[in-house]
Amino acid sequence: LNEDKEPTCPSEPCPGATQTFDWMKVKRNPPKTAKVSEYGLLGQPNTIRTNFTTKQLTELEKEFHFNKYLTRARRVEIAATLELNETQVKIWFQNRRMKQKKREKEGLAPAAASRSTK
Amino acid sequence: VMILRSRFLDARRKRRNFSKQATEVLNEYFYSHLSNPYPSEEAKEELAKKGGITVSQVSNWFGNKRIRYKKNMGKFQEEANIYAAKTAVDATNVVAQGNQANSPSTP
DNA sequence: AGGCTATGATTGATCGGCAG
DNA sequence: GCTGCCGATCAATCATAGCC
Repeated sequence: LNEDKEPTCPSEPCPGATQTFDWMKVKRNPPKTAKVSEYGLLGQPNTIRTNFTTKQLTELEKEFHFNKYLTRARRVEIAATLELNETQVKIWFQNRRMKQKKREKEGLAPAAASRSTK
Repeated sequence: VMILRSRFLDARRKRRNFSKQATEVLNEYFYSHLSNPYPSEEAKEELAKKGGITVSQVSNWFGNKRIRYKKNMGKFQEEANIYAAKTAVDATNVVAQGNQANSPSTP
């Protein structure tokens, strides 16, 4: 998966105090958005976070309120309309659902405890 | 075109730094579990209660802390020493079961 | 006053695990 | 075997708070 050095720090801003644990070495693979082949060589290795436009977000949001989940057909349709990958649309919906859940949770917890309405 | 800047319309980000108490509690946990600073959901709830913040804020704090810590470990050495002395629960061994406290909730 | 760093929140995308 | 979803996390970025 990766090739790091052993628990020893040869030449690195190695702080002599604390050691380097596994979680500090974790590295995520760069985003594989889009195919490099379609970009006529070179070009940006779009290995960066895609910035959705307001238009795209608006559409996605509208669709989300209509359906929390997407069907394959719907996904293809939306992806084409918004010029996004099916994966991006899929991921957006997943993240959106999680966000929704988080908000619901936060929206109920604070109102549950404490005093009686008086 | 540059309308991408719509993000700033979100009146959301009205950030306010956490209280000294909250920061204290979070840092204590972080540095006493430096080998594996990933609090369980229960631990997060406990920290949230102690610090007077929400569980999400605890999650955000740890997420930011971990990333920023490993990004520039040297910058946190001083802080690490301070809290290291405070709590000596650190375990060079993983499998941190570390459980203390208890929750009033149904066991 | 102006600039720079610290810090909380947001979010597109990844990782591991599970279900179909 | 492969695909989608969930839950947690990552990593980059935004915008503000706070110190000099």
